[in-house]
Amino acid sequence: MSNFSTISQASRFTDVSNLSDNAWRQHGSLWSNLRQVCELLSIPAPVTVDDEDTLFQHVRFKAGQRIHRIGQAFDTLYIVNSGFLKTVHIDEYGNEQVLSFPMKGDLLGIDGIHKQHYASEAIALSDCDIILLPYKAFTSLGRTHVELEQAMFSVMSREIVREQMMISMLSALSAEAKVARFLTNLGERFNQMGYSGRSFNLRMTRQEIGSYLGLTLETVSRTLSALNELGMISVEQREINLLDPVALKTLRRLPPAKARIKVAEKVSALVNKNLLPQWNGELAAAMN
Amino acid sequence: MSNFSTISQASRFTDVSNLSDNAWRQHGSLWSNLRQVCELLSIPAPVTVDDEDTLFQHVRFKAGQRIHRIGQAFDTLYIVNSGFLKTVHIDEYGNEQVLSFPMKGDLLGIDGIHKQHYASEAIALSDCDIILLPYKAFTSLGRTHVELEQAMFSVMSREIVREQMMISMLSALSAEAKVARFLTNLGERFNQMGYSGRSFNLRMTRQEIGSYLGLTLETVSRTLSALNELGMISVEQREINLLDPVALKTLRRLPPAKARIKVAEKVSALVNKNLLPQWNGELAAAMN
DNA sequence: CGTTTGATTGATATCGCTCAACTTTCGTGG
DNA sequence: CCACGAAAGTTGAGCGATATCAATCAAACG
Repeated sequence: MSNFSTISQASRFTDVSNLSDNAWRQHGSLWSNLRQVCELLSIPAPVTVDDEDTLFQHVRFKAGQRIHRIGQAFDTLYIVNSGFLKTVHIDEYGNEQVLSFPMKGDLLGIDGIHKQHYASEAIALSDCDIILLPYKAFTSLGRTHVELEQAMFSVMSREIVREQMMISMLSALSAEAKVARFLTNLGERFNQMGYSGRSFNLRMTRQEIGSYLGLTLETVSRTLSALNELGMISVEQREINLLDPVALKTLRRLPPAKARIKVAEKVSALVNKNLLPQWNGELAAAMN
Repeated sequence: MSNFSTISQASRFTDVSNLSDNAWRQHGSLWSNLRQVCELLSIPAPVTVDDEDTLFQHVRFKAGQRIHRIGQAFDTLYIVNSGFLKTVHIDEYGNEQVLSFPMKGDLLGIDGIHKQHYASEAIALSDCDIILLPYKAFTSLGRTHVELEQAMFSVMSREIVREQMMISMLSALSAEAKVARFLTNLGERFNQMGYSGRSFNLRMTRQEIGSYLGLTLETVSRTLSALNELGMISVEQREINLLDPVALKTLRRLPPAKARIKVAEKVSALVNKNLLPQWNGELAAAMN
């Protein structure tokens, strides 16, 4: 912060005066250098770069604010430094389709490169701290730092792979499997961020989860209740505990409702006997 | 072809001796220059480039052959010059999930950049002519030709947008709408390639369409029959005619089976009276 | 507080899957 | 060229997973 006033104005990318109205609301005066940006994206930082050479501005968004809108002219990429968001697509009838739940380290706005207009909308689910990467400036940096360009390709490729996995999941899995995977994926991401991957709380509504997974909110709610009954997780509102991550990860589909009752009884029997710290996989095996 | 022998070996990317066994089978001796490659991808060609400076080799694949495999070390991108393919993902239980149906002008292998191993598998559905773009050489070209690097980002962004649309479609649409959109999308792509977008034949099985759309092959077959009954398309095996593209594009869901019979009767009445060259949209309106 | 938004749960409808029989097409070798 | 088998496609019957509609409950919030 002390070095803030020592930086020449010309060296800072993104003049705040270019920002859309929403972005104005609340912006701290934080700046990050290229090294910090690379670390956030978990890509190798160019060794050749002077830390104070190029700085990227942070902007704060409050829950509910939009980072960018569909159709808005594209000129900057965004990195999430803290907070939680959703990206959505609005179809021709105005229905909202959730595409992703970005969080720390994720890159936003890539879909705007192609047509030079954002193809999706990013909305803060909590207060967020976002780093602005003016696209032009960033790619010209890539030309002087080869590793950076490679990293950019790599990040975009990763996004493509992620979406491929999403497509597979949507078209092949049952509702239970979708919800179970959603939870374990979230857990893994929290882990990577240094938080607990077993115990966390959801930042999104059942409605948003359902949209993301191609299910109705009722089905999401029922499925969470069922996984709770089975002892694989515990849920209370948005508070989640993954009790049997192994079973969750390998779950394909729940046994039919009648059989499920038996399993649930077996579970509660175990609970009553105070056996049940971590009986991982037992259920998973019981239900192919 | 005549200029083939005049090109110094050093200027040609991709020594054939590096290719996997499958790629060996049948390769013509065609080469394309950068200008041709850019045209195929419909991106602006760098003005600064010498046409004979850099050449990219073509390789021919027979129907059924694999262009690349999952897990195989990544080192080259592929452009489809002619022919039809599918890309698939194999899940942990060996089930095949179709991800896309690449054709002329499409870029393959992008998903390999991230982990330096292909994340999907590309298989020829017909005899294909594929251009090899050795990744390293191609990106280093991008460094000397700025427009090329931009174009690469643009193509990857386009792919991300395409997958986003796919996700929306998979999680929001009914079976009928999926199939209807699949057909109109195919038609539009054939149009762009200069073929008829109304009359074409499918290069893939019902099974593959179903996998792509998250449906069973039976549902695909039944839906095609239903659209045929309604006069929106005509189908016979893999021969498709789009009779009412407008209705197809806006179709959300078919009316319930009983109501459908009435509509079908109405249609056949029209047919019998020999009214029905192009009654576009009438049905679309009849079924919200 | 009262109001609003989100979550849970139940009853019922229905879309798409599964299983199965049959037909058609196509490739291959006698 | 035909015969055969394999693969692809069609169609039907029945069922089950998920959506829809609706009522209630809990939490958030001014």
